[in-house]
Amino acid sequence: MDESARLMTVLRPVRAGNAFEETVERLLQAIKLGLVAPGDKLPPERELAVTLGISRVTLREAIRALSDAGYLDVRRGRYGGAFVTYAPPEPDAGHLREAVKEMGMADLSDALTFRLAVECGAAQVLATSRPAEQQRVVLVRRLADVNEAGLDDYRRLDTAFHLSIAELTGSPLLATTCADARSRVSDLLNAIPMLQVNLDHAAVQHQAIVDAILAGDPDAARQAVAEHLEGTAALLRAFLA
Amino acid sequence: MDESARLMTVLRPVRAGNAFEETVERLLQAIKLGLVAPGDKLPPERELAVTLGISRVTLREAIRALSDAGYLDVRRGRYGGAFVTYAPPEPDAGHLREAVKEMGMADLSDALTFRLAVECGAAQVLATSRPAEQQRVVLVRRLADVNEAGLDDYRRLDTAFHLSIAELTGSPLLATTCADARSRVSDLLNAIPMLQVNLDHAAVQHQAIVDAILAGDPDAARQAVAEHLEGTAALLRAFLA
DNA sequence: GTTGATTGGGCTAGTCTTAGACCATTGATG
DNA sequence: CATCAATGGTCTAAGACTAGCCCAATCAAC
Repeated sequence: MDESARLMTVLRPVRAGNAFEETVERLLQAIKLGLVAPGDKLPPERELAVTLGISRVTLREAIRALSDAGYLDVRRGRYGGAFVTYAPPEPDAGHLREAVKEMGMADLSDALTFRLAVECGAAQVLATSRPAEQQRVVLVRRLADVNEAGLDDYRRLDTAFHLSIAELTGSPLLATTCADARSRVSDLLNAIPMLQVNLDHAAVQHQAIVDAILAGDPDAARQAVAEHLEGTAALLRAFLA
Repeated sequence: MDESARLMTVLRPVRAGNAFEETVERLLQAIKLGLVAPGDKLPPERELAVTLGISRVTLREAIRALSDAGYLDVRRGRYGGAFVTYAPPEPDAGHLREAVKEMGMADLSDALTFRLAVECGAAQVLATSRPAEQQRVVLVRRLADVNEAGLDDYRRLDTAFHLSIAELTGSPLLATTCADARSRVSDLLNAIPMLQVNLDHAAVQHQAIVDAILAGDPDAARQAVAEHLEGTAALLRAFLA
């Protein structure tokens, strides 16, 4: 933790890869987080290229790669587009160990710590801010969505619920950061089997989070989120052992 | 908060600017956060270019721009290098209003919320992790550094103290994020006059943060950080009014 | 002094990326 | 069945960026 180590915090690579690679990563994030639901399509190329601040050529290369990898189905002509075909793989311990091995234990620990910090921070902020009625309705709606979800939609709606908390703070930076944190562990979470016991447990914890936020109790919100995420992390570890 | 709004969380520009602009921004961050202290020099160009993952040509353009802007003094030959000459401007309400006007009230609010969330999250995580003796020593050392600092070094050592909390969690992602959050408000904080009353108040709050972390009390840590940052934000608002 | 290691300064050829124009396909609509 | 708007597919010229090389300056050590 000397001075030179601290420097590395800021003097890291300016770019995570070339434009093509970064674009693939970003689209994959939107797909895997379920922000574009299976069957839906991405915005038109011309529009998306502007949104992402890249050229159409580069965007098309990225879409082509994702299409080849089976994440997208691209169709020409009016009413065509790049349709999401991705469905998370079936939960499986083999996938999980593979994914963990690929990212490394250090990065896994980093990602879990990061997610814990930013999601707790978001919940705390939202609880402190005493959200308006409209925001409360959204939060309750997202919770109900998860509880009513079938197994096919559960992960996607769970993600939506978690991200809603950060979005409702009104801070785009915080929302973006929470989305980033979640996407770093999403493949791992997908590898955990969805047992009814665990879903029930999660539902109770989700409820506690919402209750604390609606009650304007930042400490209770922090604790509820921490407990929920620690629980998920424990499941991960157990499934890894 | 409909689906398309949520998409914007992820489908934002892939790159914040060209390589030159992003490099300037990154170096400016290291300088303004005091990670390279005034009088110290940046790593040699060849080394730094590799660290930042860019070509030496681009790095040199960035260094040239910062040199022209008065942040760096570049000297050739052995024992030469790019020496930091930056000193934060004198606190001044005019500077502050200018800076706020430049970034916009929405972005300011975003940045303050973001910082509150991630720094509280980091403190909570560190308190939960029951840091080892070595880490405790570092934390206490940083706190002492701030308390012993003269007015010239205060801001730099205050920054170092705050960032140490995130660094000590052992999560590079979290450390990077806290550094980013701090740098988004550093110009504004620099515009606040350093009155003894405020420094004394900050010292008490810093002590409370360290005590809570060393006691392994995440709720107390969260509260102490929240109180400290809210206090700073209040000073900002008061100085703006 | 002379030397040599270290550092910034500068050039070139090649690759990545972009902007913009134009072509090809699709399918709802009249 | 002809039309046409929306969308993906393709090409080109210009600019951004890189890797690698060599030059110039500085100064501690001998």
